[in-house]
Amino acid sequence: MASFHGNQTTSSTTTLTHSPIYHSIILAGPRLKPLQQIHARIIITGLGRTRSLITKLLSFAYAAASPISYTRSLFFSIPKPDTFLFHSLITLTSKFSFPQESLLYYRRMLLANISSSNYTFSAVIKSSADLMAFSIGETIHCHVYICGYGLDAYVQAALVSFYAKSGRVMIARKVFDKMPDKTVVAWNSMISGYEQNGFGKEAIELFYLMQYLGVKPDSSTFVSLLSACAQVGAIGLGCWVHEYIARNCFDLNVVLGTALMNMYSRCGNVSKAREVFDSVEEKNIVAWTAMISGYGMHGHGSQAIELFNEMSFDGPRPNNVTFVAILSACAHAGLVDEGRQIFTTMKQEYGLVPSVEHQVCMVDMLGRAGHLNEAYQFVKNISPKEPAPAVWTAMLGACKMHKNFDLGVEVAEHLLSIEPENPGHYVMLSNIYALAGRMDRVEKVRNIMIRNRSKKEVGYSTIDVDHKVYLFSMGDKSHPKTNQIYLYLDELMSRCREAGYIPASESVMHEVEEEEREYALRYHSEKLAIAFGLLKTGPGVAIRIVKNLRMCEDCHTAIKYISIIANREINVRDRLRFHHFKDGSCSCQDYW
DNA sequence: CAGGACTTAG
Repeated sequence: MASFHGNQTTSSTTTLTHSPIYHSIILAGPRLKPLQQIHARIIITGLGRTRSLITKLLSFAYAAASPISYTRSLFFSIPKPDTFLFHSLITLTSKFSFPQESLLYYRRMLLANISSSNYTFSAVIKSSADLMAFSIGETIHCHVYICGYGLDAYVQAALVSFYAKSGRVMIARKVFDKMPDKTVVAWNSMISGYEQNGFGKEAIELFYLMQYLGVKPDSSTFVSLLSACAQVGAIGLGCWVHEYIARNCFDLNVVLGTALMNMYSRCGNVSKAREVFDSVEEKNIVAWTAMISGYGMHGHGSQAIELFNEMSFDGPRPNNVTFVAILSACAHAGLVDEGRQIFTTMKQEYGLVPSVEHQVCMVDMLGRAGHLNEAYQFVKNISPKEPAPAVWTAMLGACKMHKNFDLGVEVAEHLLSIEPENPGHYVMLSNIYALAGRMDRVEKVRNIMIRNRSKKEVGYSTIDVDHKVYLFSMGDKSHPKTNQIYLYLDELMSRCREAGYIPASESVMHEVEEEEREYALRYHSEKLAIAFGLLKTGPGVAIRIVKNLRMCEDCHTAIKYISIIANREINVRDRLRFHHFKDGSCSCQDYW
């Protein structure tokens, strides 16, 4: 056997690649059943331990997404796995998303004293990223150095993407900067790395750098770039991308099309999103879901339902994400009966098990519409597991909205007992106490928060003016025109007050920190961005703002007044949906 | 013997 090892691959392929059995494997392709039948034949004919045949069989088995138990047994039936086998298994498993298998083979390969190549390294780095096995990835990064592949373009691009996926964008950028030859893929990895970590602005800036250096973008670049545009509301650049891909005859495939649709919906133009949707040839479930969610975001519940029905009729099968989208569309449009119906359909006709997200949608939908008892009943009926904190949070939101303080306090206290480390719950509890007039308790909760140094997520708003994105956070003074902006905002707000706007009282503010309270009222990031936008654009130009958190009541009211005072259309996208302000009212009809 | 980056919800 030992003498067989080594040269055997070449000698056997010459004979076996022409053998009928090898041919039948090729014919079977990536289909599990036929492959298993051939496997049986191989065993019967006594070739069951022939490496080349089993290797080919295994590669198709992975492409066919076969059960791990089967592929493992195939692997273990091979007496002396060689370099070729390991390399193909590692690249295949990583490509077909069996990351744990990929790492397992890597380990066995190391144990067998077989060295890695740039092919295997880039594959196992991707697998570590997919598995979120961050320390393993770092270890492999060390192996890469030791084995001298530190400058391989494929390996480096994989590392960029690995560090980005593990949330360490700075390190990703460091690896990227060190690359001597930056391939398009490397640029794409870095751009998408920024985008996926919420750094849309940086993603866009990197794209501009890429343009400046004359690197030709491809369809992947645009997919990530469009996501970044969607994130920060950069409609100017988004439209430019659309024109660019049309002018350069890019194939509008589903992925690019969906990214484009998503950009348009999230930048405020649903009808344009629909145009793109209609022009995409092979729509998959992701494209349909994106369109449904686009309608939902804009409060167009009935259009969302219409599209959903159309899809059930002759479209792909809806998945969990689709149901989150459609249920949340119902919630934001107040379509309670339809939502209940769809929830039932989801379980009965599609056999899907509602997840936490769906439960949140239902509680939110019932709660918003004022069916507090039904919502509470729904929460209590959740079994077999205890309802998730997110579900209770939705319930709490409903209590607050409909001013049911007794239930609200009960829910908030329960929430704190199951998730004491979440600062958001303290803020909610403190707000509920404040609304109920229990100022003694408000102070108590705030003190706990200050003691714990709890900080909630920092809010910011972005605005796109002349193809450039500006970012504002609360009380922000980093902008060169700061004084002018603040002065203008103050003037604007006093004119709003003259027109009847009453600022929310301090006790209902979401902020807890002392220094934040001072700025809280007037200088929420969306107000700053709007003031900036009004200053920078001419009359009649609509203002588009994107906010990372949900809008507060006070801003919502204030912006309605601003739309009258400044005589402008103002569109604000908050974390969940759009608000189109015009002539003193909002498209959400105060239902959000 | 062979490869990567990318779209939907909250």
